[in-house]
Amino acid sequence: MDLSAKSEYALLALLELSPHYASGEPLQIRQIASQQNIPDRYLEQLLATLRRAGLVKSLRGARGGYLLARDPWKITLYDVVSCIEGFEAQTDPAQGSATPEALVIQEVWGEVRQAAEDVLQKCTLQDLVEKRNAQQQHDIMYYI
Amino acid sequence: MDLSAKSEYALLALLELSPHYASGEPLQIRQIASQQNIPDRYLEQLLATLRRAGLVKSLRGARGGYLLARDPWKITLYDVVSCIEGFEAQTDPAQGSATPEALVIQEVWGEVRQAAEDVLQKCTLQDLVEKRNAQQQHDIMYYI
DNA sequence: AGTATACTCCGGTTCTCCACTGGGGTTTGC
DNA sequence: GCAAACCCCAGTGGAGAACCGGAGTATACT
Repeated sequence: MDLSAKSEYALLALLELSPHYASGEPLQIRQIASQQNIPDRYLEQLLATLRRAGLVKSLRGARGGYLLARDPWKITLYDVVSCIEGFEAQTDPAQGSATPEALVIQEVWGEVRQAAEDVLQKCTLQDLVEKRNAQQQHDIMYYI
Repeated sequence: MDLSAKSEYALLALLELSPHYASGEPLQIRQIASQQNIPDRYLEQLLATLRRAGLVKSLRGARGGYLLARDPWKITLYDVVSCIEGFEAQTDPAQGSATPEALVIQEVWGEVRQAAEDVLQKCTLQDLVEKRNAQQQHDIMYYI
């Protein structure tokens, strides 16, 4: 019922990378981690997962780092969360021994999951970036 | 992102109690547990929680047991899950040190949570009971 | 009254997973 | 060649889920 810190870290990292997609300049783990207060050795693992999922690319060696594999508006939050959280392949095994009540509950569980996925599916990285910009614009308005 | 076995157990127990609401006859923990393959000592704790939340009533002593506190169509799945899962009072403390990106993500997290709660809110115990009956009816149709 | 049957309360135990850390590597730019 | 980066894999600590046990208490039935 709760999205883990893992997914939040991954999203934060991708949000950091989003503005740099156009320039093609990579960002290093250390920079992202210090910017968003994420333990860097942990973020490293998450970025590795994102790379294997094809969401980011990495450049090795000195002056290396990470960059988005495709446009920020072509990556949905569902893409990120699903590959980090590692769901799908949720074939619950006890299908045979389940009572009819348990089956009905499983259906509702699926509906809940689907509702959550729909929200994530409809939101892209670019949406979040613009939302953040709007927030800050709002703050400035009130600051003046 | 996933509903725990805890919530499923609680729901199963309440589904067992639902048909007996009209008669006012209590069901014992053992009966419910064996019917739904739930460890009985564990179910005991869950029913205690449900009782404190005002969803079930208990009768102590011989011939005692549990019964629903109100009509099955006046209890939503949200009522059950929220009191079992123990959410609400989710005041995340790190509001001050959060980056603007983290704030935007928190908003989306809230939307996801809300979408899930809406599904649970719109579904009552009675809905599930009827859904189960419909399922079995369906099976019989094909059996004949 | 006595006993069996239930719930009630409180504590402990085991197990899994998340978040995080560490120690090696390998690749690349200068 | 050396430092800066990524890469891989193997842990550790704590929290919570799932579960078990025992002593206590209320009630029905005889």
